[in-house]
Amino acid sequence: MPTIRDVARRAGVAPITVSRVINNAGYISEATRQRVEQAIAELHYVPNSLSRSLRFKKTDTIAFIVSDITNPFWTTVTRGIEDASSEHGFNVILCNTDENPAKQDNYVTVLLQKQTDGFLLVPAGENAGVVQRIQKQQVPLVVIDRHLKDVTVPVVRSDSPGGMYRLTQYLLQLGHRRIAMLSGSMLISTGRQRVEGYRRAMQDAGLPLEEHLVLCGEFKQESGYRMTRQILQTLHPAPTALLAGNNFIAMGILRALDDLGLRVPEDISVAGFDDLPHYLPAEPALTVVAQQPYELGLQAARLLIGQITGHHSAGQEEIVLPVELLIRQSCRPPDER
Amino acid sequence: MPTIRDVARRAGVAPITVSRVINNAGYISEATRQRVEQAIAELHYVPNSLSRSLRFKKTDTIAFIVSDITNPFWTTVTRGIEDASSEHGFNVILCNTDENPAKQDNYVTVLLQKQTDGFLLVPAGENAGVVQRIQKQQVPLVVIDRHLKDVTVPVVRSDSPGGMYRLTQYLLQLGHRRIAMLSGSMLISTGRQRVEGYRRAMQDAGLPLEEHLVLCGEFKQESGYRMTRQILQTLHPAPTALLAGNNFIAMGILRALDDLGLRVPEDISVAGFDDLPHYLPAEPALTVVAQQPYELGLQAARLLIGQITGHHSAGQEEIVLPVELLIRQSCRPPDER
DNA sequence: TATAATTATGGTATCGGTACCATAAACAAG
DNA sequence: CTTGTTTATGGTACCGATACCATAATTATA
Repeated sequence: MPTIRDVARRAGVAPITVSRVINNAGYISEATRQRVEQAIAELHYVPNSLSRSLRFKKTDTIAFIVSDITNPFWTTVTRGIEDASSEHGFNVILCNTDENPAKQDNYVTVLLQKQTDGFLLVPAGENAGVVQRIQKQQVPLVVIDRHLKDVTVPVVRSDSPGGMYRLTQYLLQLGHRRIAMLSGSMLISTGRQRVEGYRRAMQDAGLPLEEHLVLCGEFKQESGYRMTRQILQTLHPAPTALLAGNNFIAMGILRALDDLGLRVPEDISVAGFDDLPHYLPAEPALTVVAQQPYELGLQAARLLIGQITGHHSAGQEEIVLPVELLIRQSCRPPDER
Repeated sequence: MPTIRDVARRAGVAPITVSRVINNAGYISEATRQRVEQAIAELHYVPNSLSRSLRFKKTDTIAFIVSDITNPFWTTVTRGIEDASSEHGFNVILCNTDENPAKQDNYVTVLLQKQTDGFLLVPAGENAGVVQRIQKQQVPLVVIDRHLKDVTVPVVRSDSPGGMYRLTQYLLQLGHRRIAMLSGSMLISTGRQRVEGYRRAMQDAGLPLEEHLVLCGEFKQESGYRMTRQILQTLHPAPTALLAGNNFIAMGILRALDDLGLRVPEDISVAGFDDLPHYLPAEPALTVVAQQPYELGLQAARLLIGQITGHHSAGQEEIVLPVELLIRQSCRPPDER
């Protein structure tokens, strides 16, 4: 691979002159510029950004460490991040942890060594160690979607408790009383917050808290499937409405109900947190609290870039994006029997 | 951020000594080792891998540029790649192009500048320019899943034509004659090859090629949905079996048939190429040709790493992985009427 | 005891690009 | 014609880690 010195030799100039041509900086005569450009083309010269980064102490790269890239929610977040980043000349490195803290730790180690300028993190597990490790290196960091205990770090997230509160409230207004909540891990803050929103709505409606109405598994389709079968088999009287902790759980619920021969919304109502993948429309159309994944990514990346470029300081700000209640066809008042 | 010199100063040794401690190289007295390790811990020192890479002319990093990370097929391929890579001490950078050649070009530019040691590429579009650009820099490259015209490059892929041939043959053996094929873009080699396998099987069975039995859209769920409705509305007599060009198309087919009130396999048979996401079991269980995504990633990465470390040369080898016909419940002989 | 081998540590140069400072030619203003 | 300014180009040093070579100090061997 040719270096800037090879180009310089071929064009009969000094390396610094080639540098000026590449970066359009300083004074260059037209004749020299052309000779240099020709040499670059002939040698297929590609500048080595490692040396630039070493010199400038910045890589113009940010890392997005995410828990489950298969979920289209996160793909959309990624798009927001990429758009905000390229606006400011940053590249994004995508890292998928599969909710595995060991993988996450490993990525952080490597990325710190590679002098990544900043981190966007969807923490796997509830261990705040990674966050502290990044902060110890004074590398800017923004946490997305989830909240971690015992650390002070900027967070950009959706209004999980508020959204689930409104969704529950909507079911209550329809006349439901036995509303079951099937959520993901309580080790993940969004899981806790969504259950919390549900509980608060139930309490505010003067209903007693029935712990067996709440099931916590994983944020996966299979888990939603299992929890649905479980709760319908064990709970009598059966709930008249099911709340899903995220989109994948909602898919599992729908499939389980289909298998059990229950119709939605005739026999039972279903509502979810976060829209289904657009390429997977449900039958019937699902009433959900929709998040704004693109906006989430955009704002998180902008916040991070603000810190990197030194415009904002790294406060402990928390940006909470509103969610939207989309009433579709999966809920109706329960039969009075 | 402290450098190796800061550590050296604190430990009262030369930078090279610290380097030896970090890399467990050369001779170090126990006392010195401990003083250095303490200094490292106190300063939270993290070695700068940019400078190492600059020195060694290698980054121990390979890039995986993929067309659609939302498809669990590719997530599994990624897992194979990561496992093979970490076996050999390489890190993987994941890049999602969304089938957009401009995004792909941009990634390649940046990654070449970052001195990426090798590329695993699922080409977006049929333009071979990217491949040539990588090869011009003499950076090792392996293409995954797809085939590109006009370039000599190692490829690791599934047996698309063979798989679709066997799947078609199976339907023919069940007695089907009007078999429609709903595939993705003909600009993608896998799309072409799968259609080719289907055609060959039909011809070998002595059936005339009916062009309107083949529809080409995109490898997306919506596209499968649209094509299904279209072909059932326009074709008379209707086909008795539908073949899906990939897993997402199969999902679209199933949804469309459900909407149209057609039962599988009672009213119509369906078979697909590539399994559905495990978290999305279909009703009824789909007969498919299953690929080996993990194996695909593993082999591609090993081939690439062989090139990087100089063990293999960059031949034009093509590794074709066999596929497996999984007969489940979505196909049965057509009604005789 | 002398010599060789082993152990332990450091100085200097290098990877590739560019900031900083220096130099010199071309041109403008007084 | 001198002085000042703009334009054009280059030399040297540096970012951080480490290979290479050198130098001691210690231990083993003759």
